[in-house]
Amino acid sequence: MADIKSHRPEKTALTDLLDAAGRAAPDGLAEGDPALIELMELLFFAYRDFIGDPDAILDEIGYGRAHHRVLHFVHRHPGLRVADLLDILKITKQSLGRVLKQLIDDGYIAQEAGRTDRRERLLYPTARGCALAGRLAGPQFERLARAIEAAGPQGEDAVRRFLYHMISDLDRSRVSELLSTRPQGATTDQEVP
Amino acid sequence: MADIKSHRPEKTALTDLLDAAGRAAPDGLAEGDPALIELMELLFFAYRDFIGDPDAILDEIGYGRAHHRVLHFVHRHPGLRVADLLDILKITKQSLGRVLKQLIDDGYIAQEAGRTDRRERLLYPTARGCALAGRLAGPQFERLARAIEAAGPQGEDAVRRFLYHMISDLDRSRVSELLSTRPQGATTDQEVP
DNA sequence: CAAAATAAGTCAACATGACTGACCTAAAAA
DNA sequence: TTTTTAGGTCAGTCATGTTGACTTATTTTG
Repeated sequence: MADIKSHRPEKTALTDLLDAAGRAAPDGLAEGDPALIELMELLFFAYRDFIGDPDAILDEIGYGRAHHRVLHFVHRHPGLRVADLLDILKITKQSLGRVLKQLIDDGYIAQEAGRTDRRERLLYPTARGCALAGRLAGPQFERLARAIEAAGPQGEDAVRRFLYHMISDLDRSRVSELLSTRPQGATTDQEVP
Repeated sequence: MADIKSHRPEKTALTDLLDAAGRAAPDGLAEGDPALIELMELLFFAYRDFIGDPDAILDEIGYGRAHHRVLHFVHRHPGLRVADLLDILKITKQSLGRVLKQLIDDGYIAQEAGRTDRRERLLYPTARGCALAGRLAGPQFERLARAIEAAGPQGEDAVRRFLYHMISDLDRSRVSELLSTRPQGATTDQEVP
């Protein structure tokens, strides 16, 4: 990544340039609080780098981010139904189907029919799936831990509240429910063909 | 979105199910701090909904998120070079080229040669580009403002520090530089063919 | 000044992961 | 028994990312 600032005209030169080109102040439209703009961009960069962490590992096995997302949620919430996953990821059945099929065929995820409703396919990570999920999550945990430390003592709660309220009203309560359903240390031993 | 919890077996039933299927505790691999797992998932949901806001508007004009990202950074940092944009977005010249060309052809972004280095193409939003960027950012600002309010009084600083330290070490200082280069109210009046 | 490096743009070919719409089976609910 | 639901699948499309090679204009360097 090249140094951004040093390769651009100086601030004064830039201002001159703008004036010379006859640009108008765009105050006509909502310009937004500078503090919020900053948060907006920080969120972009934070998320960009956060999801960039596991990419190298995924590349090794020919998987993409879609596989990661599916494996993550199955790992952290074993027994998830396919419909739950569609809801969480907000993608279509066909999109999910492709990556889920691969994960099942490759032995990272196993499914079994629901007890009370045998139409349901409950998803569980295999031991192999847990291993991969753990590898992928490692660098992300480190990054999160460092960032939370930097946020300060009361920071963790503030960050949690912030992120929680960034979630759309309609989904917020369901995310709470999902988060409260913590993994119980579940893998499956049943091997896949 | 269907209700997740009520459509699943009860917690006790689920635990029974796991036991019955002979699953092993997967303590072998890094399971991670539950608080960090929660943050991880909150970040996922927060970002998912945050970027979902402008989608409806983008759909109207046949644009995607890539167009939004480009327009946003040009709007907030007028005079950005193409190379800067590649750096920020971490995509290739070809990927950027496609959407940037559309934005220029459609009159949302204008370019002009750099003063000191005439190989550079400095990018500026047109009045039209500012208008669109403003429309797209509106719902996102509202969401951010609500979330920051929920984070509490000292929350904003904590969130900022958190997000800042989520950025990779190598990029962090350059992001600072970028953020300090705030827009000077710049559009361009030169009309595009 | 001539040669090398740089900024940007372009072509072709391709991969991933989204989408829609239609249709099927098995099982549960009405 | 009929209808609804959960899930799976086929076929086709689109948006957005990738590599690699190449061109042009301009600046920097030897």
